[in-house]
Amino acid sequence: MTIRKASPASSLPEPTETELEILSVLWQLGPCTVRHVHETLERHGLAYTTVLSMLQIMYQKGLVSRDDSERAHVYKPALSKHQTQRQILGKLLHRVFEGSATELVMQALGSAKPASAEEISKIRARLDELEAHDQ
Amino acid sequence: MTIRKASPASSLPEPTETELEILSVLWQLGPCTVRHVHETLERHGLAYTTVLSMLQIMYQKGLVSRDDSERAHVYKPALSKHQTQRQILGKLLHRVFEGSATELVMQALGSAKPASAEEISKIRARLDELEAHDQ
DNA sequence: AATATTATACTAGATCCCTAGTAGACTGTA
DNA sequence: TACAGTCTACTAGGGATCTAGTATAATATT
Repeated sequence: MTIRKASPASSLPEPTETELEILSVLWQLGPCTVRHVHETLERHGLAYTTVLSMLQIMYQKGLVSRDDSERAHVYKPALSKHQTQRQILGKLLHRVFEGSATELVMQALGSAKPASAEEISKIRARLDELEAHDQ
Repeated sequence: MTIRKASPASSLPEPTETELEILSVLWQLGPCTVRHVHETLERHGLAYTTVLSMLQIMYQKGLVSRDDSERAHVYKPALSKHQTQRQILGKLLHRVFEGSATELVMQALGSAKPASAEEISKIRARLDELEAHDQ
């Protein structure tokens, strides 16, 4: 039996691509058995045992916790979706944008066709908050 | 390893971590020989032949082009820094934020304590532009 | 009780990333 | 010319990721 230390969010490894797909299911459905994850996954054709193996690996890494009091273990994410998004964004910030969040934001706004008027307002509101806090 | 021919930007693979470090040197110095890259790289202790191998791999992938008219080949990035940042951000957008640029921006502004008043202004200006273009 | 189903653990292989060494070709110099 | 230095190409191996099969134990069904 592997001993699982409580891992602070800061020391968790960044989820890989497939791990992210599995986490998405977990965020969407809440705590899940392997079977439940397998049936819900976007990508079909993945064998049941593949999903099982992934979740075992993710458990070892601390990306998910699990309840094994029942025969079918129940997995749940260690970090929320927002926390994970932040973690990934934070790494990206340093790796690709040399720590400049402004540059990151500018590129995001430049590349994307996204923002409806409404969403732009949301972003403005956030900027207002930042300024208010900053003084 | 699949050999790639010269590819349009849209089909270039995302640079890996080490590849990004090497690209950074190339963006900073302009076209470089292997030796030049090796001497400039942040991470020293890397063998000369390691940098050589990386550049050869990157050439095969199409991440860099090269001039081999001289004995010491001269490498240069296939994409600009901005283009690469956008490419990476675009992939991240879909993988981690389900395509919502707004959500990405909000998280970026929330996590990092970035913005000086001046930088916030820059972001606001961008938002203005977006709105202007939108109608 | 005997059998079929379902779950986990363990193992293994394919591929990619990173690292670096060796061999051989070319260049410059004593 | 011989030798030392530099450059590329090729080869190789360790580690991580992803995939999935096999063995085995637990549960359900007939």
